[in-house]
Amino acid sequence: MREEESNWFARWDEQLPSPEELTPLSQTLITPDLAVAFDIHRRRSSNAGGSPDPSPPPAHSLPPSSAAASDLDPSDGGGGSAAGGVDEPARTLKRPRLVWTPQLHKRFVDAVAHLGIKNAVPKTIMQLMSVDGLTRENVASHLQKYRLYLKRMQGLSPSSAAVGGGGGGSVSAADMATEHLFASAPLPHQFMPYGHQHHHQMAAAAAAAQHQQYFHHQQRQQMGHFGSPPDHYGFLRQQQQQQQQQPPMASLGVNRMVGTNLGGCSEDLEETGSARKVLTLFPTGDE
DNA sequence: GCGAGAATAT
DNA sequence: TATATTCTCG
Repeated sequence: MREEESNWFARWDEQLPSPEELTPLSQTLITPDLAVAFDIHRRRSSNAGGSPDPSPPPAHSLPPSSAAASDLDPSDGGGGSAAGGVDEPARTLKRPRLVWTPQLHKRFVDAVAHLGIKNAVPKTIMQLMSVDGLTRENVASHLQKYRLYLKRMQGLSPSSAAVGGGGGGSVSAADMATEHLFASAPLPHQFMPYGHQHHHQMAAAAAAAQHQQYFHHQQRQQMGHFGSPPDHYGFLRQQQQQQQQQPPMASLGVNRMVGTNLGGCSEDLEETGSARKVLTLFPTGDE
């Protein structure tokens, strides 16, 4: 059960939904029409290694200029000045709260594990995760919580902390909730004690470079999306169903794949208990 | 000025 | 509560 220390990364693919199933955050936040209308492709590129990813995906047949999505922007005040302040909708629009799905969490944890505590800083983690739309703040915020979680794990006895005991008293509901989320990740033992990182002595910059070899076998298109948008966004689900039929959206994603992928890893999909229900891994019907 | 980390707010 | 935002510090 703990062999992942050698090939934990080999199971990265399993958690990654297919590109067809995923919707870039930018789209989830902006609505396809709006995004296309404004040529919004992506906010930041997460390539810090060597692939500049020079593949701008402007290959969208965008409607002339009738961007009928002004109501999308709350900051507009309902005035209807869509034509005026829509220069940077991506920036203006408030992103919905990022939901850290187990899959997303796993990426996060994996990234942290590979970086080692030393280099596991928001920026580096973010780069490693290569999730489109994911911001440093997102990672920082989660990292903060994750550290608290780890601290708890260290402070409490593993047995009780492992499952939350139930009547322990030391484990609160928060712990359990956190566990359910974090429990989906392997929680590398290297974590616990600061300073026990393994062979990752690289600096942040180097980490970025490693990033390439790190993913060298699974850098696929899907690499750049959030795990699974909860169906909080009703409209989202509809989009997804449509998108799964539209292959040409791949470019919007992110880093281009290196070629092959699937390291041949099809392991268990760790379900986070009830979390998988919330997960809403697009019921696109295909899967 | 940038980024990390913690505190605070929503 | 979970995540975002803000603040402080290096």
